[in-house]
Amino acid sequence: MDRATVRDRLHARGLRWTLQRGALLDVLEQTNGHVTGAELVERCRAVDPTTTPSTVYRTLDVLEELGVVRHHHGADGREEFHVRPATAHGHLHCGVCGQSWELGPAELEPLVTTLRAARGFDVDLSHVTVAGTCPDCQARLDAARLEAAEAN
Amino acid sequence: MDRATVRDRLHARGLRWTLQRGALLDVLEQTNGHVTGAELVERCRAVDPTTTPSTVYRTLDVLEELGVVRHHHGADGREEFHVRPATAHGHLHCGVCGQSWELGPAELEPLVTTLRAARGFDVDLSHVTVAGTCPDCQARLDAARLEAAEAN
DNA sequence: ATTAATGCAAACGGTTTGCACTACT
DNA sequence: AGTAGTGCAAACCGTTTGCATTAAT
Repeated sequence: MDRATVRDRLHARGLRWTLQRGALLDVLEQTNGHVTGAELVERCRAVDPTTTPSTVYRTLDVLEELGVVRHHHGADGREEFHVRPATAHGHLHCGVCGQSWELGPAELEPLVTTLRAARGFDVDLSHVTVAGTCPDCQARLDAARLEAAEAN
Repeated sequence: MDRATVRDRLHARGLRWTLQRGALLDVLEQTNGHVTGAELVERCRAVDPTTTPSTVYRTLDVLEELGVVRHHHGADGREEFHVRPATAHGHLHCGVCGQSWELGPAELEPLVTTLRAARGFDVDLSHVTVAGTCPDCQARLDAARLEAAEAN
């Protein structure tokens, strides 16, 4: 969704287009994947140091209502925002290195099907969070384990 | 794991058994499912008002190392503790009514298999969080939608 | 006697709020 | 002119930390 569209949608609700909202949209535009609220605050302040946390968070609320962003809570409990969720997707998080990846509908489909069949539960793809260990970290851990064994 | 076992495990590490730890174990014993850290603090203080948050959180850390509890972050971002996780399991959360349920290994197996095959990712069953709408709330929402349609 | 664990109080980090002021419409 | 949005500062909540004191070993 581009700036003009957002502006129009705001106006349609009697809300206003401000410099700060423009700045936040700019910041969001240069972002793909997930960002924490605090990070967005920081990036906005980098552009315009007078920007305050309250404004950023309040604007994020509005943008979420417009469907521009979506938020969920990351593995560490912080708010994570998600820009332009073109397609709904879940999150895969490595507890060792902290990286995260998106889970596409295809990968989640078996889970969704299972839960619908077994429980009648309607899964929201954008609220699926899976954590574990990524292949790289598995390898690293294995290597470390091997080394420890050799040391004995 | 009962009190005696926990006490022995503490001693085995040179750690100590205290009244407060006993109290927390009591509280945990009367708890099944998930509890937030803050809730545990509150319940401990109900038993013994002199108990402080720091003690509770510090003890929870220790208990987690012993494998007595496990923690993850709930949908609202708060720490949730999990008592005596006999078997690893994920969480299913209804965003409408706020209830949550456990997801057994069987239900998660398709997801685990998919992610291992597609990405080499090793999923931690106790860190799988799925949100959506439970059957009851789906029905309630459908009814409301119908009513709204009739009103027109 | 040693030192782990506690209580207290204060700090933390991310987020939210009240209020007077600013600026979009 | 009207009122949505802002900055500021202070509050919030759950959690963490430093430090002197207590108590388990």
